[in-house]
Amino acid sequence: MATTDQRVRSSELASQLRFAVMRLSRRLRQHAPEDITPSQLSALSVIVREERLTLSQLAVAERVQPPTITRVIDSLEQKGLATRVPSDQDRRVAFVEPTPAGRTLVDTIRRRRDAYLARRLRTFSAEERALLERAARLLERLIEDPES
Amino acid sequence: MATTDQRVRSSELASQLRFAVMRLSRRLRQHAPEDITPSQLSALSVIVREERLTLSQLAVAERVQPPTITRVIDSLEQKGLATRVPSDQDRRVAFVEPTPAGRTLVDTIRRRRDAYLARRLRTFSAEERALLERAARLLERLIEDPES
DNA sequence: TTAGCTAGTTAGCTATGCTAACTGTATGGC
DNA sequence: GCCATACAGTTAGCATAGCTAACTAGCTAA
Repeated sequence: MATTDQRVRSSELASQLRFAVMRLSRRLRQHAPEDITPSQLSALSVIVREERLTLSQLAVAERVQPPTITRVIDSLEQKGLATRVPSDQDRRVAFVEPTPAGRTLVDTIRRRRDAYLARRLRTFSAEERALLERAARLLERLIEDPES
Repeated sequence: MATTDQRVRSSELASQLRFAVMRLSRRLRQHAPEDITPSQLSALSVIVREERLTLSQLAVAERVQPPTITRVIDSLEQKGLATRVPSDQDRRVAFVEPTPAGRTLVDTIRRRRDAYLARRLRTFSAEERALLERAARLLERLIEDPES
């Protein structure tokens, strides 16, 4: 019955967590400037983090088909946020790299979202923040799941 | 300096939380069936929760312009998940209501996402789950923010 | 009764996702 | 060395979702 109790509590907790996490992420998404779309930002963030990767690798990372990446990179290039760099090892391959403007933009948006969250968090007590800090580490462990 | 320390910790915590929450919500979004799109599901969830609301109210709730709602409801109607109900008070107004199939679908997807999360959560200790439970309540308080 | 507001729709644009089909490049078997 | 095959990326064409502008129909108040 320890098992039963565990399962019940896991599924109630799952429901609460799902609700809170989905809502909060929605709220955070609203704190992006208007001149970049969500999918462009998502791709650009990966490019900035990885510093240099091929279009195929990016497509896999974004869980998207190659034609979709082609067009997202087209718009990022037009906006001066990333550049294609042809490989000299294999002339079929193109790398993508962030431009300084691209790096700056990702950083700006992160700061803005962090600022929103931090502002809200300042209304919490030190104990509550400490609890959330431990929870954040647990959530990261929860995400580490390899697929499924 | 208590204030300074507080701010530093808030902004570090904000960063950790932002990362974990954005990633987890992405993971959860993947646990929807293929025959409904994210924006359709989002609208349908509101309709099921509210049970009956006007198109305008739904547009406000989804933070979207009226023409967008018109088309989302068109597709939900085509799929038999919701129905327009004209108001007899004011013949300009149309309500939306969920069909039984719509209610069932929302429930199924919730269960699926909860099941994924619950499965992951079962690998955590009872203490860790207790901590996450308290964190979930804190996150809900964090969301309660009226705008901004 | 008419002027103006309001609810929702239609039209037409951009962006993002897809599959199918194409181009150009690399590679392995013979 | 040559050719079949595989692979990286692009192009073309479709559906959905967001937007603004413009329209229709119905309500309301002077």
